[in-house]
Amino acid sequence: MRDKEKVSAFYTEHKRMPTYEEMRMLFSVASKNTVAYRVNKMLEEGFLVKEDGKITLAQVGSVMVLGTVQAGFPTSADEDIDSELLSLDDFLVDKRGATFMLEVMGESMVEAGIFEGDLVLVERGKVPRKGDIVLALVEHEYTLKYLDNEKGRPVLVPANKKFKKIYPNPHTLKIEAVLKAVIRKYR
Amino acid sequence: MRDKEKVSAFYTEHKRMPTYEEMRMLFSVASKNTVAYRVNKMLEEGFLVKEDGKITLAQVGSVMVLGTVQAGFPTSADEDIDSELLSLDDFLVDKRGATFMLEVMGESMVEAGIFEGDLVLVERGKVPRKGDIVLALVEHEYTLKYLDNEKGRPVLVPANKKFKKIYPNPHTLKIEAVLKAVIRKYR
DNA sequence: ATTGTAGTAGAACATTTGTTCTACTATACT
DNA sequence: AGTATAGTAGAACAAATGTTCTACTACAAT
Repeated sequence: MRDKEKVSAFYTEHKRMPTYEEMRMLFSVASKNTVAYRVNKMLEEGFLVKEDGKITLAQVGSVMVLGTVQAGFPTSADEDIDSELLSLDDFLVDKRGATFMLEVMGESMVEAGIFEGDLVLVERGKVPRKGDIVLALVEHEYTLKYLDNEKGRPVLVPANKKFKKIYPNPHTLKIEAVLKAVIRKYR
Repeated sequence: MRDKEKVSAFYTEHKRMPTYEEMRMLFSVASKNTVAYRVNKMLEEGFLVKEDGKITLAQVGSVMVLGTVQAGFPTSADEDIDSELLSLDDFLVDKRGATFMLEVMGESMVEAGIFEGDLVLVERGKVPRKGDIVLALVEHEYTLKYLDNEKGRPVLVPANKKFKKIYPNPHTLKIEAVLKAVIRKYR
Protein backbone atom coordinates (compact mmCIF):
# COMPACT_ATOMS: atom_id res chain seq x y z
CA MET A 1 0.00 0.00 0.00
CA ARG A 2 1.35 3.36 -0.98
CA ASP A 3 1.71 6.37 1.25
CA LYS A 4 -1.29 8.10 -0.24
CA GLU A 5 -3.56 5.20 0.44
CA LYS A 6 -2.30 4.96 3.99
CA VAL A 7 -3.04 8.59 4.62
CA SER A 8 -6.46 8.29 3.04
CA ALA A 9 -7.21 5.19 5.06
CA PHE A 10 -6.14 6.92 8.24
CA TYR A 11 -8.39 9.84 7.45
CA THR A 12 -11.38 7.63 6.73
CA GLU A 13 -10.85 5.78 9.97
CA HIS A 14 -10.07 8.66 12.29
CA LYS A 15 -11.82 11.50 10.50
CA ARG A 16 -8.68 13.58 10.77
CA MET A 17 -5.22 13.79 9.30
CA PRO A 18 -2.40 11.84 10.90
CA THR A 19 0.35 13.82 12.61
CA TYR A 20 3.93 13.57 11.35
CA GLU A 21 4.71 11.18 14.13
CA GLU A 22 1.75 9.01 13.19
CA MET A 23 2.78 9.10 9.56
CA ARG A 24 6.28 8.10 10.56
CA MET A 25 4.81 4.92 11.97
CA LEU A 26 2.38 4.46 9.09
CA PHE A 27 5.17 4.72 6.55
CA SER A 28 7.48 2.62 8.71
CA VAL A 29 10.37 5.05 8.60
CA ALA A 30 12.73 6.18 11.30
CA SER A 31 12.98 9.90 10.75
CA LYS A 32 10.39 12.60 10.89
CA ASN A 33 12.26 14.30 8.10
CA THR A 34 11.54 11.41 5.80
CA VAL A 35 7.89 12.07 6.48
CA ALA A 36 8.34 15.76 5.70
CA TYR A 37 10.10 14.78 2.50
CA ARG A 38 7.26 12.55 1.36
CA VAL A 39 4.60 14.97 2.47
CA ASN A 40 6.27 17.60 0.33
CA LYS A 41 6.04 15.34 -2.67
CA MET A 42 2.36 14.81 -2.06
CA LEU A 43 1.91 18.55 -1.78
CA GLU A 44 3.68 19.06 -5.09
CA GLU A 45 1.58 16.38 -6.70
CA GLY A 46 -1.53 18.08 -5.39
CA PHE A 47 -2.63 15.10 -3.37
CA LEU A 48 -2.36 17.16 -0.22
CA VAL A 49 -2.92 20.86 0.24
CA LYS A 50 -1.93 23.32 2.90
CA GLU A 51 -4.51 25.68 4.30
CA ASP A 52 -3.80 27.98 7.22
CA GLY A 53 -0.60 26.07 7.74
CA LYS A 54 -2.53 22.86 8.14
CA ILE A 55 -2.10 19.96 5.80
CA THR A 56 -5.26 18.32 4.53
CA LEU A 57 -6.35 15.96 1.81
CA ALA A 58 -7.01 17.80 -1.43
CA GLN A 59 -10.06 15.70 -2.12
CA VAL A 60 -12.04 14.19 0.69
CA GLY A 61 -14.39 11.70 -0.83
CA SER A 62 -15.01 8.05 -1.16
CA VAL A 63 -16.24 7.34 -4.65
CA MET A 64 -14.56 7.67 -8.01
CA VAL A 65 -16.73 9.34 -10.57
CA LEU A 66 -16.70 7.69 -13.97
CA GLY A 67 -18.80 8.38 -17.03
CA THR A 68 -21.79 6.38 -18.07
CA VAL A 69 -22.64 2.76 -17.54
CA GLN A 70 -22.08 2.06 -21.23
CA ALA A 71 -18.64 3.60 -21.10
CA GLY A 72 -17.85 1.49 -18.08
CA PHE A 73 -14.37 1.49 -16.69
CA PRO A 74 -11.49 3.18 -18.40
CA THR A 75 -9.58 0.48 -20.27
CA SER A 76 -8.23 -1.27 -17.25
CA ALA A 77 -4.78 -1.27 -18.78
CA ASP A 78 -3.85 1.78 -16.77
CA GLU A 79 -4.74 0.39 -13.42
CA ASP A 80 -4.83 3.50 -11.32
CA ILE A 81 -7.91 5.39 -12.28
CA ASP A 82 -7.34 8.75 -10.74
CA SER A 83 -10.51 10.45 -11.75
CA GLU A 84 -12.28 12.79 -9.43
CA LEU A 85 -13.06 11.72 -5.91
CA LEU A 86 -16.52 12.61 -4.72
CA SER A 87 -17.99 12.86 -1.26
CA LEU A 88 -21.57 11.66 -1.24
CA ASP A 89 -22.31 13.83 1.75
CA ASP A 90 -21.20 16.93 -0.06
CA PHE A 91 -22.86 15.80 -3.24
CA LEU A 92 -26.27 15.06 -1.81
CA VAL A 93 -26.56 17.37 1.15
CA ASP A 94 -26.83 21.09 0.66
CA LYS A 95 -28.12 22.15 4.02
CA ARG A 96 -26.59 20.24 6.87
CA GLY A 97 -29.01 20.10 9.75
CA ALA A 98 -32.02 20.50 7.50
CA THR A 99 -31.59 17.26 5.61
CA PHE A 100 -33.26 14.11 6.83
CA MET A 101 -33.41 10.51 5.77
CA LEU A 102 -36.65 8.55 5.83
CA GLU A 103 -37.65 5.10 4.70
CA VAL A 104 -40.42 4.82 2.14
CA MET A 105 -43.60 2.99 3.02
CA GLY A 106 -46.25 2.22 0.44
CA GLU A 107 -46.42 2.06 -3.29
CA SER A 108 -47.80 5.44 -4.18
CA MET A 109 -44.68 6.61 -6.03
CA VAL A 110 -43.57 3.46 -7.83
CA GLU A 111 -43.92 5.00 -11.26
CA ALA A 112 -41.45 7.66 -10.21
CA GLY A 113 -39.05 4.87 -9.34
CA ILE A 114 -39.56 5.20 -5.60
CA PHE A 115 -40.21 1.81 -4.10
CA GLU A 116 -41.15 0.57 -0.69
CA GLY A 117 -38.03 0.30 1.41
CA ASP A 118 -36.15 2.97 -0.50
CA LEU A 119 -34.53 5.74 1.46
CA VAL A 120 -35.34 9.33 0.69
CA LEU A 121 -33.38 12.43 1.51
CA VAL A 122 -35.60 15.39 2.16
CA GLU A 123 -34.74 18.96 2.94
CA ARG A 124 -36.73 21.04 5.32
CA GLY A 125 -37.32 24.71 4.75
CA LYS A 126 -36.84 24.50 1.02
CA VAL A 127 -39.49 26.38 -0.93
CA PRO A 128 -41.52 23.79 -2.86
CA ARG A 129 -42.15 24.34 -6.53
CA LYS A 130 -44.71 22.80 -8.80
CA GLY A 131 -43.42 19.47 -10.01
CA ASP A 132 -41.35 18.78 -6.93
CA ILE A 133 -41.88 15.64 -4.95
CA VAL A 134 -42.77 16.75 -1.46
CA LEU A 135 -43.30 15.28 1.96
CA ALA A 136 -46.71 16.62 2.90
CA LEU A 137 -48.79 16.38 6.00
CA VAL A 138 -52.41 15.69 5.07
CA GLU A 139 -55.04 14.54 7.52
CA HIS A 140 -52.42 13.97 10.18
CA GLU A 141 -50.54 11.59 7.88
CA TYR A 142 -47.26 12.12 6.13
CA THR A 143 -47.09 11.23 2.50
CA LEU A 144 -44.78 11.55 -0.46
CA LYS A 145 -46.38 13.01 -3.58
CA TYR A 146 -45.81 15.21 -6.58
CA LEU A 147 -46.87 18.77 -5.93
CA ASP A 148 -49.02 20.34 -8.62
CA ASN A 149 -51.79 22.86 -8.74
CA GLU A 150 -55.09 23.19 -10.54
CA LYS A 151 -56.73 26.61 -10.68
CA GLY A 152 -54.41 27.88 -8.02
CA ARG A 153 -55.25 25.09 -5.65
CA PRO A 154 -52.56 22.66 -4.57
CA VAL A 155 -52.87 19.06 -5.66
CA LEU A 156 -50.90 16.10 -4.46
CA VAL A 157 -50.36 13.67 -7.30
CA PRO A 158 -49.26 10.10 -6.71
CA ALA A 159 -47.06 8.30 -9.23
CA ASN A 160 -49.24 5.21 -9.33
CA LYS A 161 -52.34 4.86 -11.46
CA LYS A 162 -54.06 2.90 -8.73
CA PHE A 163 -53.99 5.89 -6.40
CA LYS A 164 -56.09 9.01 -6.61
CA LYS A 165 -55.04 12.62 -6.57
CA ILE A 166 -55.46 14.43 -3.30
CA TYR A 167 -56.99 17.88 -3.15
CA PRO A 168 -56.04 19.02 0.31
CA ASN A 169 -57.39 22.03 2.07
CA PRO A 170 -54.90 24.76 1.08
CA HIS A 171 -55.01 26.17 4.59
CA THR A 172 -54.31 23.03 6.51
CA LEU A 173 -51.89 21.53 3.97
CA LYS A 174 -48.42 21.52 5.29
CA ILE A 175 -45.43 20.80 3.08
CA GLU A 176 -42.87 19.55 5.54
CA ALA A 177 -39.97 19.02 3.20
CA VAL A 178 -38.89 18.69 -0.39
CA LEU A 179 -37.41 15.52 -1.84
CA LYS A 180 -33.73 15.89 -2.66
CA ALA A 181 -32.69 12.36 -3.46
CA VAL A 182 -33.70 8.72 -3.47
CA ILE A 183 -31.30 6.05 -2.36
CA ARG A 184 -31.71 2.34 -2.83
CA LYS A 185 -29.12 0.23 -1.13
CA TYR A 186 -28.28 -3.33 -1.99
CA ARG A 187 -26.45 -5.89 0.12
CA MET B 1 -25.72 29.79 16.38
CA ARG B 2 -24.51 27.66 19.22
CA ASP B 3 -20.99 26.44 19.79
CA LYS B 4 -21.75 22.96 18.59
CA GLU B 5 -23.10 24.16 15.30
CA LYS B 6 -20.09 26.39 14.82
CA VAL B 7 -17.74 23.50 15.38
CA SER B 8 -19.74 21.28 13.05
CA ALA B 9 -19.83 23.97 10.40
CA PHE B 10 -16.10 24.46 10.70
CA TYR B 11 -15.55 20.76 10.29
CA THR B 12 -17.77 20.53 7.24
CA GLU B 13 -15.98 23.44 5.65
CA HIS B 14 -12.39 22.60 6.51
CA LYS B 15 -12.63 18.84 6.87
CA ARG B 16 -10.82 19.06 10.17
CA MET B 17 -11.42 20.19 13.73
CA PRO B 18 -10.67 23.78 14.66
CA THR B 19 -7.79 24.42 17.04
CA TYR B 20 -8.42 26.06 20.41
CA GLU B 21 -7.25 29.34 18.99
CA GLU B 22 -9.63 29.03 16.07
CA MET B 23 -12.45 28.13 18.42
CA ARG B 24 -11.62 31.16 20.50
CA MET B 25 -12.37 33.30 17.47
CA LEU B 26 -15.37 31.23 16.43
CA PHE B 27 -16.92 31.56 19.87
CA SER B 28 -15.89 35.21 20.10
CA VAL B 29 -14.25 34.92 23.46
CA ALA B 30 -11.01 36.37 24.75
CA SER B 31 -9.46 33.50 26.63
CA LYS B 32 -8.32 30.12 25.51
CA ASN B 33 -9.44 28.80 28.86
CA THR B 34 -13.01 29.71 28.05
CA VAL B 35 -12.64 27.50 25.04
CA ALA B 36 -11.27 24.67 27.15
CA TYR B 37 -14.19 25.16 29.52
CA ARG B 38 -16.75 24.86 26.77
CA VAL B 39 -14.95 22.02 25.06
CA ASN B 40 -15.08 20.13 28.33
CA LYS B 41 -18.82 20.56 28.48
CA MET B 42 -19.15 19.21 24.97
CA LEU B 43 -16.99 16.26 25.94
CA GLU B 44 -19.20 15.58 28.94
CA GLU B 45 -22.30 15.84 26.81
CA GLY B 46 -20.77 13.38 24.38
CA PHE B 47 -20.85 15.78 21.47
CA LEU B 48 -17.08 15.58 21.23
CA VAL B 49 -14.82 12.67 22.02
CA LYS B 50 -11.16 12.37 22.73
CA GLU B 51 -9.10 9.74 20.94
CA ASP B 52 -5.34 9.52 21.23
CA GLY B 53 -5.44 12.87 22.96
CA LYS B 54 -7.11 14.41 19.94
CA ILE B 55 -10.55 15.91 20.13
CA THR B 56 -12.97 14.95 17.37
CA LEU B 57 -16.66 15.10 16.64
CA ALA B 58 -18.48 12.13 18.12
CA GLN B 59 -20.61 11.78 15.03
CA VAL B 60 -19.39 12.93 11.67
CA GLY B 61 -22.32 12.93 9.32
CA SER B 62 -24.66 15.17 7.49
CA VAL B 63 -28.11 13.65 7.58
CA MET B 64 -30.46 13.01 10.44
CA VAL B 65 -32.00 9.59 10.32
CA LEU B 66 -35.69 9.49 11.06
CA GLY B 67 -38.16 6.64 10.80
CA THR B 68 -40.51 6.05 7.95
CA VAL B 69 -42.17 8.47 5.59
CA GLN B 70 -45.50 7.86 7.26
CA ALA B 71 -44.09 8.65 10.67
CA GLY B 72 -42.63 11.83 9.25
CA PHE B 73 -40.99 14.28 11.60
CA PRO B 74 -41.11 13.90 15.33
CA THR B 75 -43.83 16.21 16.61
CA SER B 76 -42.10 19.41 15.80
CA ALA B 77 -42.88 20.74 19.24
CA ASP B 78 -39.42 19.84 20.43
CA GLU B 79 -37.50 21.67 17.79
CA ASP B 80 -34.09 20.14 18.10
CA ILE B 81 -34.34 16.67 16.72
CA ASP B 82 -31.14 15.11 17.91
CA SER B 83 -31.50 11.73 16.38
CA GLU B 84 -28.55 9.91 14.93
CA LEU B 85 -26.31 11.65 12.44
CA LEU B 86 -25.33 9.56 9.46
CA SER B 87 -22.55 9.95 6.95
CA LEU B 88 -23.68 8.90 3.50
CA ASP B 89 -20.14 8.07 2.53
CA ASP B 90 -19.79 5.66 5.42
CA PHE B 91 -23.28 4.34 4.86
CA LEU B 92 -22.98 3.60 1.16
CA VAL B 93 -19.31 2.90 0.65
CA ASP B 94 -17.74 -0.19 2.08
CA LYS B 95 -14.56 -0.36 0.10
CA ARG B 96 -13.02 3.00 -0.52
CA GLY B 97 -11.04 2.94 -3.74
CA ALA B 98 -13.10 0.12 -5.17
CA THR B 99 -16.38 2.00 -5.33
CA PHE B 100 -17.32 3.91 -8.45
CA MET B 101 -20.18 6.07 -9.57
CA LEU B 102 -21.65 5.78 -13.04
CA GLU B 103 -24.60 7.33 -14.78
CA VAL B 104 -27.26 5.02 -16.14
CA MET B 105 -27.98 5.00 -19.86
CA GLY B 106 -30.90 3.10 -21.30
CA GLU B 107 -34.10 1.63 -20.02
CA SER B 108 -33.17 -1.96 -19.48
CA MET B 109 -33.62 -1.86 -15.70
CA VAL B 110 -36.67 0.36 -15.30
CA GLU B 111 -38.71 -2.33 -13.61
CA ALA B 112 -36.06 -2.53 -10.94
CA GLY B 113 -36.51 1.17 -10.39
CA ILE B 114 -33.32 2.14 -12.19
CA PHE B 115 -34.03 4.90 -14.67
CA GLU B 116 -32.01 6.65 -17.30
CA GLY B 117 -30.00 9.38 -15.68
CA ASP B 118 -29.84 7.67 -12.30
CA LEU B 119 -26.49 7.29 -10.64
CA VAL B 120 -25.29 3.89 -9.58
CA LEU B 121 -22.66 2.98 -7.07
CA VAL B 122 -20.80 -0.16 -8.00
CA GLU B 123 -18.11 -2.03 -6.20
CA ARG B 124 -15.29 -3.71 -7.98
CA GLY B 125 -13.84 -6.97 -6.80
CA LYS B 126 -16.96 -8.04 -4.99
CA VAL B 127 -17.91 -11.63 -5.65
CA PRO B 128 -21.19 -11.59 -7.58
CA ARG B 129 -24.02 -13.78 -6.41
CA LYS B 130 -27.07 -14.97 -8.23
CA GLY B 131 -29.72 -12.27 -8.01
CA ASP B 132 -27.27 -9.39 -7.79
CA ILE B 133 -27.42 -6.58 -10.26
CA VAL B 134 -24.06 -6.50 -11.95
CA LEU B 135 -22.10 -4.36 -14.34
CA ALA B 136 -21.08 -6.82 -17.00
CA LEU B 137 -18.92 -6.55 -20.06
CA VAL B 138 -20.56 -8.36 -22.97
CA GLU B 139 -19.55 -7.95 -26.58
CA HIS B 140 -17.31 -5.03 -25.70
CA GLU B 141 -20.24 -3.17 -24.16
CA TYR B 142 -20.94 -2.49 -20.52
CA THR B 143 -24.40 -3.19 -19.29
CA LEU B 144 -26.34 -3.36 -16.06
CA LYS B 145 -28.35 -6.56 -15.55
CA TYR B 146 -29.54 -9.06 -13.02
CA LEU B 147 -27.22 -12.00 -12.76
CA ASP B 148 -28.86 -15.40 -12.86
CA ASN B 149 -27.95 -18.83 -14.09
CA GLU B 150 -29.71 -21.60 -15.97
CA LYS B 151 -28.21 -25.05 -15.91
CA GLY B 152 -24.97 -23.67 -14.57
CA ARG B 153 -24.66 -21.13 -17.34
CA PRO B 154 -24.73 -17.41 -16.48
CA VAL B 155 -27.66 -15.38 -17.73
CA LEU B 156 -28.01 -11.63 -17.74
CA VAL B 157 -31.60 -10.68 -17.12
CA PRO B 158 -32.92 -7.20 -17.85
CA ALA B 159 -35.68 -5.68 -15.72
CA ASN B 160 -37.75 -4.63 -18.69
CA LYS B 161 -40.13 -6.90 -20.55
CA LYS B 162 -39.18 -5.31 -23.85
CA PHE B 163 -35.63 -6.54 -23.51
CA LYS B 164 -34.38 -10.07 -23.93
CA LYS B 165 -32.22 -12.16 -21.68
CA ILE B 166 -28.60 -12.42 -22.61
CA TYR B 167 -26.78 -15.74 -22.61
CA PRO B 168 -23.17 -14.70 -22.75
CA ASN B 169 -20.24 -16.95 -23.37
CA PRO B 170 -19.24 -18.01 -19.85
CA HIS B 171 -15.60 -17.72 -20.76
CA THR B 172 -15.63 -14.25 -22.21
CA LEU B 173 -18.22 -12.84 -19.81
CA LYS B 174 -16.64 -10.42 -17.45
CA ILE B 175 -18.45 -9.15 -14.38
CA GLU B 176 -16.74 -5.86 -13.72
CA ALA B 177 -18.57 -4.80 -10.62
CA VAL B 178 -21.58 -5.40 -8.41
CA LEU B 179 -24.29 -2.83 -7.85
CA LYS B 180 -24.25 -1.43 -4.33
CA ALA B 181 -26.70 1.44 -4.54
CA VAL B 182 -28.83 3.56 -6.80
CA ILE B 183 -29.02 7.30 -6.32
CA ARG B 184 -31.48 9.63 -7.95
CA LYS B 185 -30.85 13.28 -7.30
CA TYR B 186 -33.38 16.04 -7.66
CA ARG B 187 -32.77 19.74 -7.99
C1' DA C 1 35.93 5.99 -11.01
C1' DT C 2 33.51 9.94 -10.32
C1' DT C 3 29.72 12.63 -10.14
C1' DG C 4 25.03 13.53 -9.32
C1' DT C 5 20.59 12.64 -7.44
C1' DA C 6 16.87 10.75 -4.56
C1' DG C 7 15.90 9.16 -0.38
C1' DT C 8 16.75 8.42 4.52
C1' DA C 9 18.50 9.41 9.28
C1' DG C 10 19.19 12.05 13.36
C1' DA C 11 19.35 16.11 15.85
C1' DA C 12 18.11 20.84 16.82
C1' DC C 13 14.69 24.38 16.50
C1' DA C 14 10.93 27.80 16.94
C1' DT C 15 5.86 27.63 17.24
C1' DT C 16 1.87 26.17 18.48
C1' DT C 17 -0.89 23.19 20.81
C1' DG C 18 -3.79 21.88 24.67
C1' DT C 19 -3.60 22.24 29.67
C1' DT C 20 -3.54 24.24 34.19
C1' DC C 21 -3.30 27.76 37.52
C1' DT C 22 -5.22 31.93 39.84
C1' DA C 23 -8.24 35.81 39.66
C1' DC C 24 -12.25 38.40 38.33
C1' DT C 25 -17.31 39.06 37.13
C1' DA C 26 -22.13 38.33 37.05
C1' DT C 27 -26.10 36.14 38.25
C1' DA C 28 -29.11 33.53 41.25
C1' DC C 29 -30.30 31.89 45.87
C1' DT C 30 -31.01 32.15 50.71
C1' DA D 1 -26.12 41.39 52.65
C1' DG D 2 -23.87 37.60 52.03
C1' DT D 3 -22.70 33.35 49.65
C1' DA D 4 -22.56 30.11 46.34
C1' DT D 5 -22.10 28.96 41.41
C1' DA D 6 -21.16 29.27 36.39
C1' DG D 7 -18.64 31.48 33.27
C1' DT D 8 -14.79 34.31 31.68
C1' DA D 9 -10.02 36.33 31.56
C1' DG D 10 -5.12 36.25 31.49
C1' DA D 11 -0.85 34.24 32.21
C1' DA D 12 2.28 30.46 32.63
C1' DC D 13 3.35 25.81 31.27
C1' DA D 14 4.97 21.29 29.40
C1' DA D 15 4.44 18.64 25.50
C1' DA D 16 3.98 17.97 20.83
C1' DT D 17 3.91 19.85 16.37
C1' DG D 18 5.90 20.88 11.85
C1' DT D 19 10.26 22.70 10.10
C1' DT D 20 15.09 22.99 9.04
C1' DC D 21 19.80 21.74 9.23
C1' DT D 22 23.70 18.53 8.24
C1' DA D 23 25.21 13.94 7.25
C1' DC D 24 24.93 9.45 5.35
C1' DT D 25 23.52 5.82 1.94
C1' DA D 26 22.26 3.67 -2.40
C1' DC D 27 21.68 3.75 -6.98
C1' DA D 28 22.12 5.48 -11.81
C1' DA D 29 24.47 7.98 -15.39
C1' DT D 30 28.34 9.43 -17.72
